[in-house]
Amino acid sequence: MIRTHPAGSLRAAQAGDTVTLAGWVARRRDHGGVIFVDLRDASGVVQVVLRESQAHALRTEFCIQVRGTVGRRPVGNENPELPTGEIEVTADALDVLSESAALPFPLDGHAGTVGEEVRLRYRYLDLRRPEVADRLRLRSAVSRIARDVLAVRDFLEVETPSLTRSTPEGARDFLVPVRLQPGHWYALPQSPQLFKQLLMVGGLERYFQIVRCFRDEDFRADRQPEFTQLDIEMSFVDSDDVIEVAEAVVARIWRELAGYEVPLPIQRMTYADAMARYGSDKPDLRFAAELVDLTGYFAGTEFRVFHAEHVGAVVMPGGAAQPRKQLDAWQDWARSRGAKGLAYVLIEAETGELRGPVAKNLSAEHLAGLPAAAGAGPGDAIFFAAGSRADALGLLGAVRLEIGRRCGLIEESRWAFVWVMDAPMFEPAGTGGWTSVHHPFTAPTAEWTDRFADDPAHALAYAYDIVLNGSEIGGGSIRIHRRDMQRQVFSILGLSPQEAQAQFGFLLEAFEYGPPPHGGIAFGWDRLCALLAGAESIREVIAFPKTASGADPLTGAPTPITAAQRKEAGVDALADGPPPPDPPTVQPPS
RNA sequence: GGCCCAGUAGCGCAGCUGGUUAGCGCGCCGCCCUGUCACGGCGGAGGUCGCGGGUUCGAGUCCCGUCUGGGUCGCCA
Repeated sequence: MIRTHPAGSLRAAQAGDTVTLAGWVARRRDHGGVIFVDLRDASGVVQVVLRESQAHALRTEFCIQVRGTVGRRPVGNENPELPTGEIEVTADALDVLSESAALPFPLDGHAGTVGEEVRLRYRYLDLRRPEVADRLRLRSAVSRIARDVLAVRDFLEVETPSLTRSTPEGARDFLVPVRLQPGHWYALPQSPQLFKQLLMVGGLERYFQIVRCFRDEDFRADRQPEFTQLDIEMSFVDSDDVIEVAEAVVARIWRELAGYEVPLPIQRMTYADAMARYGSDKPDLRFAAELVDLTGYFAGTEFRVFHAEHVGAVVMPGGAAQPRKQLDAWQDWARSRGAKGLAYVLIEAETGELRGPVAKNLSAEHLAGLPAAAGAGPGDAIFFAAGSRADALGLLGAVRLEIGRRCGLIEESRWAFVWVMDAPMFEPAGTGGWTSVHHPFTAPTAEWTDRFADDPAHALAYAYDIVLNGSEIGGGSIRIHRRDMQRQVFSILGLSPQEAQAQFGFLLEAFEYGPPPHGGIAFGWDRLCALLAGAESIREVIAFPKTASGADPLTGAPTPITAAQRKEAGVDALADGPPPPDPPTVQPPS
């Protein structure tokens, strides 16, 4: 037996016991005659007392085995910081199981922060740090709880293929050459969307999977090219049924792992409301500030900038005190987001007088009523955006978030969940046609079932996104299960019947055989875990994440392939037979 | 693809309007120390200032390019 006890489990009750421990030298304090070693294993740390003769060759992160006796520490030498702080293990025997080279970076948190690149390069060392390993433990617990909740509800965990054909989420696919059919390629799934719908046609009724998905798009703090979803699909349900299951999963996770009771049912908000009030389809409700619609208020103004489809505003409390330099910085900030600028009016704190370049362009009437119309008071700044409704609301939404951050309005300790319901089915594609807001399999709401094709600009989808603290952690919809309706949607998206058949023929064919009404949801598992862990980036809850260039600093992937591999994979081969037609694709969102 | 930030010893950082020997802390190596827990003391080693070019009498510092990492917009559920 290599060890008898986990090091972190020892307590005063075991005083007098002989134990054998194994782990790593977390720290070594050499006093000459006596040497203290903090022995760390996955369970925690315990102090081991060694004599000089036993330990002179020990260095940090040596992997060691210690046989010794648990004893209470001498009075006054207890360490209340440690769970094992009342006791220590006096060593009788020490074995070095393996030595460690000098570390490339410090593993204890007292030496300042360590750059992420070097952490990822030596991720196996980084993982020895308890706070890093704890995040993976948290993630494991999250998955365990989800499986529990779904198992109790008779969900079936089913694995779907990783080597498949392109699915139409709109992102770029990762492609895999097929040796047995030179010139043909698999795509890695962007999501198991079509397979889970086929499972519903297959009568499984309740499916889930914790599944890796792949999208060849640029990185963000919350985006990796491979990421994990909790994917759920159900038959004979409406949105309330799916939402109830999703809430049960979320509530259990937050209850057990965050000690937080999610108020159920989770608040719901329409997409239209979210956009109008928060300028976002994923509003951060940890602070109250809302956008104001001043389009009507400024109707007829002579100020040309405000002759726009939408004029809106958001108030920055105390913003009138900002120096000119800072107000200019807002302009730069807005321009860096692609806006022309950011109009503002300052309300003098003492006099209530309205100042700023824009104020000069407004009539006395418009100025007089402005504070009331915008909900602003003395000392505040009012920021305006004017333009197309989508652009103006988008900019104001970003301003709102920035105000929340700069003014410290965001209650960091809060968990603000909200469902955003009834997103539009379509939005204009850059090319003049339509593209799916969600995906092409999303059903219209009941009131749009019969007329969505007549008015794609306003048709609403039977869709729901779950948002936490301004991050979308999941999204789903009731799916189309009627062949004619699915064809109609493809047609609106600009797919000819032939193209639809070529790409989604297998789905349309499946829909000929009594498909059940169905719907589902997918959670962004990395995001959810990162939020729960309080991590800045999803990389912190992924064991071996990639950097922004798609590289893995540890393995060095991706690497070039040899000419032989190239030949064998058939990368350069053309497909046999007539050249394949350009595969029709759903236009990506503009 | 655009924009922003960073790159100086193994790690974290400082280095002023350009100035001659590039510093600090931790770590590392050696010696000392029997009650520490971020132990302590003494001594020591360790640098292509990301890379390439330019300006200059002189570049870690200024300019151009480039690479890497991070953030963000585009893109992406």
